[in-house]
Amino acid sequence: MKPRDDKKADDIYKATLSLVKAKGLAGITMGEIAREANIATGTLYIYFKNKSELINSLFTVCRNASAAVYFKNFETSMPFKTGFKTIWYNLLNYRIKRFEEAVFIDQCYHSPFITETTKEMTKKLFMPLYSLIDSGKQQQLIKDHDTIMLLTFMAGSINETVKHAYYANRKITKEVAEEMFQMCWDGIKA
Amino acid sequence: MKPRDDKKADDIYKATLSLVKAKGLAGITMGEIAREANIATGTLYIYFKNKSELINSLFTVCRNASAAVYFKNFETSMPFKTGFKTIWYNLLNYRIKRFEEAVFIDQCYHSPFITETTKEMTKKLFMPLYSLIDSGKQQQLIKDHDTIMLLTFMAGSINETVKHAYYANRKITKEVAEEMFQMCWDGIKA
Amino acid sequence: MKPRDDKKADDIYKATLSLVKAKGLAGITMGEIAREANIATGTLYIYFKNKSELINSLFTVCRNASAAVYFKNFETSMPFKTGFKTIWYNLLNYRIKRFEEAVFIDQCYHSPFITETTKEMTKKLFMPLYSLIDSGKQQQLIKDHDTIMLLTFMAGSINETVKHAYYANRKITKEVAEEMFQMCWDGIKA
Amino acid sequence: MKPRDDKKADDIYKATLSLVKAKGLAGITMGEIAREANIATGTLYIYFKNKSELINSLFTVCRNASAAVYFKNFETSMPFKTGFKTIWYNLLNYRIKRFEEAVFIDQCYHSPFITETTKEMTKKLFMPLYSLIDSGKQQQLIKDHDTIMLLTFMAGSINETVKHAYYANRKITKEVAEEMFQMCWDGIKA
DNA sequence: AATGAATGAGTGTTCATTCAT
DNA sequence: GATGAATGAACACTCATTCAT
Repeated sequence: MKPRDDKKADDIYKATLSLVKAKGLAGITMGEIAREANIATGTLYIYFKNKSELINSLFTVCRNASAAVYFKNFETSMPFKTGFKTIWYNLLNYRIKRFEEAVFIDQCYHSPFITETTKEMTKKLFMPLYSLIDSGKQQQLIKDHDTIMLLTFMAGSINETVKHAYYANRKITKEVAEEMFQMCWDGIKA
Repeated sequence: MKPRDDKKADDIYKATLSLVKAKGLAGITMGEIAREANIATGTLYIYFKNKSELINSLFTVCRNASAAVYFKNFETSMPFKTGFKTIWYNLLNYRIKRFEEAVFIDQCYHSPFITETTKEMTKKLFMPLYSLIDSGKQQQLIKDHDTIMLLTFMAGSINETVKHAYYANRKITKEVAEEMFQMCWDGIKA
Repeated sequence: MKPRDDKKADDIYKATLSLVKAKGLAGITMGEIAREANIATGTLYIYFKNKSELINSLFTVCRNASAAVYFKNFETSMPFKTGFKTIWYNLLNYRIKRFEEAVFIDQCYHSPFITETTKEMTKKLFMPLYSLIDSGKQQQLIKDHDTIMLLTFMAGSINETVKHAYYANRKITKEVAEEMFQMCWDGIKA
Repeated sequence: MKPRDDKKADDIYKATLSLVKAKGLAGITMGEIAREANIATGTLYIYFKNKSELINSLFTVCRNASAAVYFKNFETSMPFKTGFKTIWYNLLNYRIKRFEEAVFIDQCYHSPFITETTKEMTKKLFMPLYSLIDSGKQQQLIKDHDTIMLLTFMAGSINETVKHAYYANRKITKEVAEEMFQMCWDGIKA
């Protein structure tokens, strides 16, 4: 069951993401995924034990990938605002560039496929963000609210804006991004 | 003659929302909906031509209901901040109290069930919000950014926070809500 | 269960015949029959215990009606050829004027609805025809073949010709009918 | 790789014919066909897109097969009566030996399955018969009636006789067949 | 490993029949 | 009696999964 051909597993992932974006988790079949990935249905089952495992596996991959992106160029030694801005922009860019993955992850949360353990395991990846926010609070640079609340405030506005931009077929320019960041910062700053 | 029972359509809606929250759009069957609504499978098809129409219909109902809630107690004559706060709280409360509907609407956007026309028709309902934001900009009370961006900033943070609170099994207290509003207001105010 | 309103039972029969002609026995539902007859589905079951009984009942009615028509103006005292021709024309006219019934009867023979007893019961109705043919043979006016064979020869050509005419949307004129009769007569005459 | 099995499509056809003879088009289900053909229900749908296509396809196959049989041993160079008799006997034998197919074709004409185009396409197959009859008329060997009328006269008596023989469980002997042919010939000869 | 035909449980939907009004 | 909403078994069809090649 361990995939020989890594490229093929990747093709399957890509096919799945593309179909989920187009039709939602509710609408995809193993047959369609196979066709989209240019392989036979049976081949899917060489790489993934079943549909649930394919979805869970892709979910994990996406979560890990996103975590990796989030902390690109980020150093714990940075001044708080620099670090925060770095991550904020990473988050925005991830959502824009890998929109499909973001949609997929969103859809997964309310699906019968994703197991609780899979959800748990992916939480830990974002610990560094928690620490950053905590340090910001200690330095009294940002409001002394619940950390998770501050984070969801930050993430929520990004997610929603990117979604809107995507469906309205509108680009998020450098200037718009800067405006968005300013709003977010004004919202959380002390 | 047994007249068609309006309550029954409502039961079907409720059953659907409950199941979608529990298992996602991907996981529900007409049989389950019927069982949850305490009716026979065939009866579903008296009230809705097919699954797609049931989902679309429920989508429209939810959208209309949410729009109605959003503008409760809101008067165009109110001072801007009062009006904005009124709607902000309406939005928050809607998301909290009718979490199922919110989840359902989110799931629908990437589903094969919702037709484009259904999506279009529901957009218009939120026009008053646009006007409010515009007037806020004219009075120079809030930042002069794109209206939609300001709105998604507002909505995004609410949505994400409520989602998080729900899944973490945490209540949003009066104090937390007020903190959330403050962050939102600080973010958009001029 | 004994129908109060004879007209209504007749409406049901007519609706059934019309639908069978249009879509075949395979394609009709009790709901459609009711709609075509302008009554409610439930009402069907006041007049007929179930679908099978409706079909069987209609089958019997048609058979009896056709038998009645076949022997119109026929007298056993007639010279053989006159009698034969009378019946031959009755048969032809029946098939033309009540094409729907003929189609229905044909379809019934290979359907799961008609019971064997129903088939048996309708056979007896055509005894007078057998006698006529027998007498023709005795008078050495027609070939001394098996009676049933002579009869099916006669009936078969009529049935097929009417069917063809109907589907080709062509009328059977007086002249054509006479030609047809001549062929039949030449075929069986001694 | 397991290649698609041509024999299987044939098994499906045979199962369908057998069931149609036994219960009529009205009474057969895809599940029964599958069981009769010793395959799984899903397998049916590999070979035929849906029930309608299965029926249409079988209809076409039967029609083509029958056309092929009709003209066996027939040569346009034959004297008219020899040619006519050859085809007449082919027709008779086809109806006897492949009674199931004949029943099926008859049932199809009034079914919701057979499309108009399918009906059209099969008409052309019988052109050679038309030519034969026309030549017979030119040689003044047979009556100068409408060609189609002559043909339906011929076909009708055969069809009906075979049907009757089948249901009466009676064999059509060589002698009976010859008698039948004689009647037909006497009927059409000039 | 790769294929896609084969499987059959499961899904959406229909429809004969019943039942409350 | 008449109605048509309600029922649920049965149907056409799908699709995750297996298997022969």
